[in-house]
Amino acid sequence: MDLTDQIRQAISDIYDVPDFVVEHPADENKGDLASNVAMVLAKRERVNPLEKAKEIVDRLKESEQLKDNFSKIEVAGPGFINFWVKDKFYLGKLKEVIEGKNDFGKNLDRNKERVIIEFTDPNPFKVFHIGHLMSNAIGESLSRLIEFSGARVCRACYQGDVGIHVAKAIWGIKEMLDEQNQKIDQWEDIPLDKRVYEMGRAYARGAKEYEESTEAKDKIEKLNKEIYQRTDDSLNTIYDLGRRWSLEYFEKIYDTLGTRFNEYFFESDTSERGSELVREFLSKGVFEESQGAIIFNGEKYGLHTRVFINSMGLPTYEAKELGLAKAKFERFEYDKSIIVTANEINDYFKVLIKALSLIYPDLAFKTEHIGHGMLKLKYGKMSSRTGEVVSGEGLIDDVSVEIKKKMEETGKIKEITDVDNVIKKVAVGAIKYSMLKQSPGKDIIFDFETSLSFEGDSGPYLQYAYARAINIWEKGGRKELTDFDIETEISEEERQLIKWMARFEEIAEAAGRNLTPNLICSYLIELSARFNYFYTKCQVNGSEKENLRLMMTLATAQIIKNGLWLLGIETVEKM
RNA sequence: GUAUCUGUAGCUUAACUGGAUAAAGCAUUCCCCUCCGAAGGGAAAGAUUGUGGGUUCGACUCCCACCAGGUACACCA
Repeated sequence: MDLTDQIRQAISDIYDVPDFVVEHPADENKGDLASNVAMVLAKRERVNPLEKAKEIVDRLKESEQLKDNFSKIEVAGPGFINFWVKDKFYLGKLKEVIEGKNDFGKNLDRNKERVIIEFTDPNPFKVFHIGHLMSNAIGESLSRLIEFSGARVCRACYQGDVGIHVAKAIWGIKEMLDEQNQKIDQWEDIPLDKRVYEMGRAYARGAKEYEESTEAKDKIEKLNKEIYQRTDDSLNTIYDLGRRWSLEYFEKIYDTLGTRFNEYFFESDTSERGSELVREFLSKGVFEESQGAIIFNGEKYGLHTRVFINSMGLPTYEAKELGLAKAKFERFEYDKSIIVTANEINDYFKVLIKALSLIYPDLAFKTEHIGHGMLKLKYGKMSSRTGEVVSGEGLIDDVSVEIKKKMEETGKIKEITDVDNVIKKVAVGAIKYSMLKQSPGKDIIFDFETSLSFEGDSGPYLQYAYARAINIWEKGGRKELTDFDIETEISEEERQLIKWMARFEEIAEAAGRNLTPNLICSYLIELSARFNYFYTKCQVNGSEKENLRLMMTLATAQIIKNGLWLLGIETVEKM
């Protein structure tokens, strides 16, 4: 039982009060924990809050368990009760960190729950852009937070391999092949990333023509049908090769990003079954026919109306999504299904989940859509490299260049053997951190100059603190001791640090429960700041308290590592 | 137009879901490497939390109105 619960318990043992708060006061001079019970009770009983608080404190001081962990309980301000924690509690926690290693901080909030989480969702034939990077960063972090809470997680990726966008891309590819007088298999000689880049260009071209020329539009729509029916061999070859290349390329990116999907779903698998569902429930009154299309009248439920099967008889994304819900359940029996996308389709998902609830109520009940903020670009120097839409890989490359410069400046680069690997980890860390550090759902104004800072509130700041800690610990002989005396005296600088370490568990639990990786970010920044301050104030190696301080250093590194893992960011020992 | 989200220091964001003197990072100004990693540390300065009401011991947080911006609203995903 953690300290907060101990206090809650002690209070509940004496008073019958349902609604009160035990929290960490913002100002540490006001104690380590505080409660507002007295104010709640005083209001109910119409008595003076300060006197009530005094009465409560007197009774709490008799509690044996509180006596054990708290050194002081006091009344303050308008009637708050403040609690001071004994140092030995914190020193005990230090041992837990060292013993717990990578498991330190795990909780059982979602013990044995089965959660499927869908994210990233790039479309074959199209560019993997920074929006996908964002979805991936958030989805991967949520997956890890949920796993950290004891759940079994299935990472799922859903990709649109059929539909008009594919036809646009293929139309573009055909145009390009004609101009170059080439056949599609000749593209195999081009490196994979360049090949995929060409397909992205082909898509852009098709999309543009689709808008601008009615002739091209007709052709593309005809292509769409042909692709769907697989009647034309040469078309099938282009489609199959292009699809494969895209998917291979995505795998490469997932590898650098640190995601491994357990299940892949494709629109080509879900469209037929989606159509069937819609037609089946059309007769049951869930859907309606209107202007040749089959729609879901969301207005009946205060939402908006959406088309599920268009007037050409083809299923839209909406219909496919219905098929997907069931397909997911068949592959992974879930207690909860989370779908991560950009927030621009929040309303769309409300309609979808409503429709789903009329078809598969149990599945709809388990489904939750999380809309993350959009990445808004503010163009700076670095993005001018290509002068085009910034692709995910392009961003990683651009950041890598800056990281390398920095490493050359500091001279550390000479001591590192696998330089490219380290650069990639730091670059990905910088990008992911900048996407995770703010509350989910809010848009991110992405400025290359400031968003990707390597100082202060940034991924590299955390990685740097880790590298520094490991370095000091290394010099101290890589010891792992847990037999230090927990009754030992500690200084203020030391206390500030270990006190903060003791909060990791509750932060990880809160982040896992609310699905808010940003809590981990701000926690880790504060931890690193405290460690850096400790470092300037307290000599570790060669000091009288060497062993204790080495363990504080090791524990700091361990928590940074565990926290970064939750963010999907890797640590490096040198950078 | 309707729905919905957002508005906090010059900029980008916090604030433990109603708590105590609103907290950081960039940027600006000043210190600190003969000592374990200066991608660091310390200090200064910077705020009428969009505006106006309301609810109560207590409001950035809840309610109402207004202002400004984003997004979505029938065959794209």
